Amino acid sequence: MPDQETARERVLEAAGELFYARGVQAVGMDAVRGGSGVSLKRLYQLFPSKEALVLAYLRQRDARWRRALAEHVDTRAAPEEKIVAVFDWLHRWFSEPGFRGCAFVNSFGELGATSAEVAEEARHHKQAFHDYLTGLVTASGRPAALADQLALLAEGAITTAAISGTPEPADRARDAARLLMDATARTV
Amino acid sequence: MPDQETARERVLEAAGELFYARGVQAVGMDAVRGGSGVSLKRLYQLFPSKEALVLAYLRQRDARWRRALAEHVDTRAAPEEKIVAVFDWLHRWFSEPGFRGCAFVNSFGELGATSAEVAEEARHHKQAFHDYLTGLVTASGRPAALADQLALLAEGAITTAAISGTPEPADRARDAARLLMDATARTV
DNA sequence: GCGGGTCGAGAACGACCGTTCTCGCAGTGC
DNA sequence: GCACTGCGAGAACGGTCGTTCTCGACCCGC
Repeated sequence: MPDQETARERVLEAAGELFYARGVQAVGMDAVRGGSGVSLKRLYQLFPSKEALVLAYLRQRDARWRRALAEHVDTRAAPEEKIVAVFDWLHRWFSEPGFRGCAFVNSFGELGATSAEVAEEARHHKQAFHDYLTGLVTASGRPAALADQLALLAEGAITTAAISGTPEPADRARDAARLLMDATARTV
Repeated sequence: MPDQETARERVLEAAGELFYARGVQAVGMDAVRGGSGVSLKRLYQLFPSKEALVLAYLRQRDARWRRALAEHVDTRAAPEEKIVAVFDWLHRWFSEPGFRGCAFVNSFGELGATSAEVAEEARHHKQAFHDYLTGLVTASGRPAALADQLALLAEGAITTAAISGTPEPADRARDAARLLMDATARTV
């Protein structure tokens, strides 16, 4: 508790788990206090409002999510394998206990209409993922338009896995991705 | 107001617009009263709780959404054209003012963790859409596995259009769907 | 040992929400 | 005319939430 930085980390850790598991509005600041062990007073010194905490939560989640994805993709060397690895990583993510879809999609649905900043954070996260895919696609010598299609497959897999409760959509998306890669390779 | 049935319709109409536009938790029963012109007392006679109203809202939206989609698809005769028409209809939907993504995905993100019935309603809606696509795909003489892939494209397009604020994802999904249809036609 | 500052625990505050209750009014059968 | 029933408007109730305040304990330099 004494260290300012570890208190901040504990708060973000607890808030991240609670917000993701139950939804932002269903989690009160008291629950964050209980989960982090950081008093309300310190909590409001670290984050001036719940909205600020929510934005910090989203930014942390964006950074972690993209880093985890990139680390897994980097275990493959060939450009085509890197693309396929994206969908393998999705499968692993979907299989994690407590998986409940994309935190940004959930937050957007919950708060996007009332908080322009939350909506902007969701846009930023999705744009970053799209840009990342574009890099992989162009590295494989294919046109960037393929990245649009792969992004839609990944996005659809995330939502479908969340609602259906199974990781299988990642496999179906990977099948479709392979077909699209083959089709695009031929047409170039 | 005198007729019980029209009061119910007004409530569902107002609740539908408010819940979809702002999210369920952001809309109080007072706002539904104001939007519908139906008194709080009658409102609670028609729906015993807010949760019941939310479920009725989702069920109405599911029926309307699927009917509107089927009506548009039925304007085409050829099986392949029907499949493509799904994505054209998505484009029209995304272009509507106030479009804010899939009501079921939004509600699932908001309430799915706390309300098993809301989660079930979302599953049912997505399953019905998937079954509908499977019917179109098999009618075109293609394997049902193609429907899985098309469903992911559509799902991804809905979410991406909502967050990005443009209807273009429908076009990209349609491009990918055409490629997958061609690829699948060849492999069968 | 002691004043000053810092902190945590929890009360307090104001707002809002879902739900129920009160009350006055209007219409109906007789 | 009159008791009765049903209705709408809005107050009321109990609970929760975000945020701030109080208060007592602890820790530091001196």
